[in-house]
Amino acid sequence: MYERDGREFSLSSSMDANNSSANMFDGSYTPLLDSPDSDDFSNNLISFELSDIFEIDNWPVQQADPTLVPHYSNYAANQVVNSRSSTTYHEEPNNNVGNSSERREVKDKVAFRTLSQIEILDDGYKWRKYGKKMVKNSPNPRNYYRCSVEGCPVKKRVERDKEDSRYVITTYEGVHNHQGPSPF
DNA sequence: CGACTTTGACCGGCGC
DNA sequence: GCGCCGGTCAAAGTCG
Repeated sequence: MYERDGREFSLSSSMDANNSSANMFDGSYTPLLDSPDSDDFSNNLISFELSDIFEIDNWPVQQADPTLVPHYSNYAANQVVNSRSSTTYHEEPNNNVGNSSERREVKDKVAFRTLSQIEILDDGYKWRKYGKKMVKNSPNPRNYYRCSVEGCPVKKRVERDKEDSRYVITTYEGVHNHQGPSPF
């Protein structure tokens, strides 16, 4: 669903096959997010939502970026109602090794909300859970996942919407440094 | 037996 | 400086 530097996030329709009413993802979709110079894009946190309007507290809202919406809306079975570009996310080059030039100092971060009964949406990558936390002001725990591929820096955070637990909020962080396993 | 999950401990950033 | 909070670690448990 999200491609950069030749790598892509993709989402598939592996929701509960026996419960078609829960199936948001009507087929797989791997769009080209074709932004020739994608720097301003990559430096942004992009959050968007599926199937309903919602507000994320503490996420500064700028103008929706209309150039992004079509890409996501192609993927979503329901329409994308809103799209936002938001704060730049910087990562400290926090390893002591002087050779930090290989590390990205700015991470790509993409968050979206889906109406889903299940929390583990199969996006084609293998994830290993490494943490779970209760977060303040939410009755729902937040789950932390890392890409299982060795050396891949991508992380993912999954939690249910505090206000409407029918929704799952998924946040991806980073860019896969490998070709994703094709789930199809 | 290896890969993964669970879960409490630990750590660092931040506000007071 | 201290305590809160979000994020990560890692040992133990579970599963295939």
